[in-house]
Amino acid sequence: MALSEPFIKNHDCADCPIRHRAVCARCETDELRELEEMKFYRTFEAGQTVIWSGDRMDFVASVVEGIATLSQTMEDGRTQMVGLLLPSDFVGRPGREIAAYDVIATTTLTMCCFRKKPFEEMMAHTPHIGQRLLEMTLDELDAAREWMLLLGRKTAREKIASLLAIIARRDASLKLATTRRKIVFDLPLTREAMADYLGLTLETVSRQISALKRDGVIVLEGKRHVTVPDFDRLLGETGDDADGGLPT
Amino acid sequence: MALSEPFIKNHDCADCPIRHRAVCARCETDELRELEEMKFYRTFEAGQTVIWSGDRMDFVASVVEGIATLSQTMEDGRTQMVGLLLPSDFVGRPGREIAAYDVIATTTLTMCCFRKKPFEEMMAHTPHIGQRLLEMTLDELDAAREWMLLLGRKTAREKIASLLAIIARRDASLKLATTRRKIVFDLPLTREAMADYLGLTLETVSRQISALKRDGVIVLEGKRHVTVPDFDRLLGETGDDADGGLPT
DNA sequence: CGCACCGTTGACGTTACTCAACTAGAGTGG
DNA sequence: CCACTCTAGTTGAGTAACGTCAACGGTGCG
Repeated sequence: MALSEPFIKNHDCADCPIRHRAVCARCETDELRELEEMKFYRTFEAGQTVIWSGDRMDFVASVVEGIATLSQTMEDGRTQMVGLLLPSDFVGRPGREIAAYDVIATTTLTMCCFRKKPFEEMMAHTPHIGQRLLEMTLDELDAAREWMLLLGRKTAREKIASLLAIIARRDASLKLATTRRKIVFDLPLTREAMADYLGLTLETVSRQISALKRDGVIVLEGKRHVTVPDFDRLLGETGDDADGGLPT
Repeated sequence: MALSEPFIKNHDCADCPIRHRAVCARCETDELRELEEMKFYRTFEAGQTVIWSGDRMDFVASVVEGIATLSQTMEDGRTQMVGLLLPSDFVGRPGREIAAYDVIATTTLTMCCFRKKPFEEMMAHTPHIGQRLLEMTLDELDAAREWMLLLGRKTAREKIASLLAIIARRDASLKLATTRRKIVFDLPLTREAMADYLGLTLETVSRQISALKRDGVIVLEGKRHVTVPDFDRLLGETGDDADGGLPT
């Protein structure tokens, strides 16, 4: 395993890109100062494993930059992604010693880490953290349930369209964008990672992407660069109702 | 919709069967008294809809007795169960006005309800409730992720075996049981509900149950009464590793 | 009795998986 | 510069698993 940068300068919390969305979002200045003292940054290269399921995990963390995946693997190698970790998402469960999932960096990844013990102690006397974590966990639960509908009931084509819509939406919100006109983004996942996300094989993913391309729902340049000429058309392919099926 | 009993006597919290597992588990005597004053019981008959997705929801609740399901339906009628609500489980999301899922009583159902506004106000000054709710939500998230693996990667046979194992385990823990010897329980779900749980059709469910019966993994009396002569054998059919695949 | 509901089973169709060959780029080294 | 290799991705042919459609059995109920 490549040695990850040992010298990483911490952001100042005030400048932190995820300051108002992460687990610390509700913290006051003094609480932030307390967190600031205990935090430490870690970075991982694309493809590196952050944690193996079953490993002892002595920290919790927020994703600051980059993308990671949360996944489960069966004995015979079948794997299912169960979470996609984007900036501001939280990793680790207070009160749990042992990681339940594999966490793998998909891109270069920077995490803002806290040793578990001190973090838990701070949680005990800082309601803002627990409140925010509850809110975030409820959101994740909603996302997981949306995902369950996808896994259990959607066709391969609908699955791909849904994934593209999710990525497109996220990218759009990130670039505070022009949701109305055509959307352009790069797929952050390999075909295999998409397959693990969607409960498909990579061949099926490839075929369905080709089909969507052939049908003009998307335009591809290279393997990863996607243009969606008509977002509503894409939404129509997801199987969800008009608004995109997000829990209301 | 049949009129549900208008006169339901509330349990005394002290005698409540879910006292130490529900959202109120950590509450002190005085906090409990406050809850006691605002709570009200509602019952529903088997098959009755508790809430429709999209409805305004002005209460939150704990399941006291009985079973309910949480599910999503697509426009064309495909439906996926996304939660199975057992005694002590919590229904409703603080801070959300509109229900995101259909909640349907599977058996006769008793719920301990709180109007949302007062409950939220109480949460604000009672950390014990938020703490417990966070814990419960994290557990649900783990269960949802286990379920995602099932939906995305397991075969029909493994799905059925997994569901039977889950029900068996729950029943065993409820009857503080004899997990070692043979296990007997009644399926609380119709074949159709199982299909919605597992992302299958009811015919496939029926066929796989027949196959497990034929292979001696289970013994059926009538349609619903199940005996598992060898629980380890059943676990072997789930595709999980020996311990049953629960997050550790 | 007739009906509704739940469940089973069979025949057949479709979707997505498996196995395999092949292409396109990116990097490496002579 | 040209092989050579590696990885990611595409595509095709054949197949297995599950879905669809349909018939039928048992049970409970008005």
